[in-house]
Amino acid sequence: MAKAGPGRAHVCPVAAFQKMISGKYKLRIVWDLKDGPRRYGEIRSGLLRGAEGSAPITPRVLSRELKALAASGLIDRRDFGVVPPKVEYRLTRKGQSCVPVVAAIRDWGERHLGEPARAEAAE
Amino acid sequence: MAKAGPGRAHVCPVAAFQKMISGKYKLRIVWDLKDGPRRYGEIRSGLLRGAEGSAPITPRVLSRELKALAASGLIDRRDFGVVPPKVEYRLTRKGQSCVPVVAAIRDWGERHLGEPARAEAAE
DNA sequence: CAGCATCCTGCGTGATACTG
DNA sequence: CAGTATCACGCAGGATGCTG
Repeated sequence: MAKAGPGRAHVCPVAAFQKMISGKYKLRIVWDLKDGPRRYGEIRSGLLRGAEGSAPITPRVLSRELKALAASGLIDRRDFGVVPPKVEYRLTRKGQSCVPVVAAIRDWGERHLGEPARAEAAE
Repeated sequence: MAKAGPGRAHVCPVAAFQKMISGKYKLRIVWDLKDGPRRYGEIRSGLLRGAEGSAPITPRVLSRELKALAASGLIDRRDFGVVPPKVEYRLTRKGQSCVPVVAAIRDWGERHLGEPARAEAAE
């Protein structure tokens, strides 16, 4: 067997997903792109929502996240090759396919994480 | 979109979820507990699935994950107070409520991450 | 059996500065 | 505008040994 490549017999899909969307922004970026293509700066701006208290994402980190998402096949980079630079990012079919999953996550989060005062017993 | 009341920092639910299940094992633990209570050792053993190549989770890490999950209100710890020690972990109602989300994640992962399918047309 | 104590390392993330 | 280069740091997470 060629073990040079990723000879993953079968990893837990949950773990694989976790790894794929590891990081603070990947899921949010995917969610942000669900409505259509967005430019680098737009994504960056969109990431600021809900993060007024925290520092904005640095170019280095955003760049890294975008590359990782592209490497995962979730998004696609489109460089217009003009000056000033214009680059758009959009979801691939694969990326679009996981939007419902992100939606489910977001939905659950809104329902159970919106209000921290949830000192609920086990049953 | 509905505007929340005053004094509420608008934390992205997606980011909140991400943070809650941060780590390599939390989601898998939740998934593992979906069928009912499990003991510490059972969880540990269950985590070995698909991780034959990697090193097994250390007690320190597992303990931390379980405590974090308990702190998040997803699981509940039940100590039988006997010797030899017997401790069970089970999903809370909150934990059970997010099982479908994990199921969605797992489902998507099986569909799109099971095999390194390439040739992704950005379209 | 179900943990805790200590040490150590890689990586994710942020800050800052620079470029085509 | 859309990145890259460099530095620094906290923390997740693994190794190992011990305990009630």
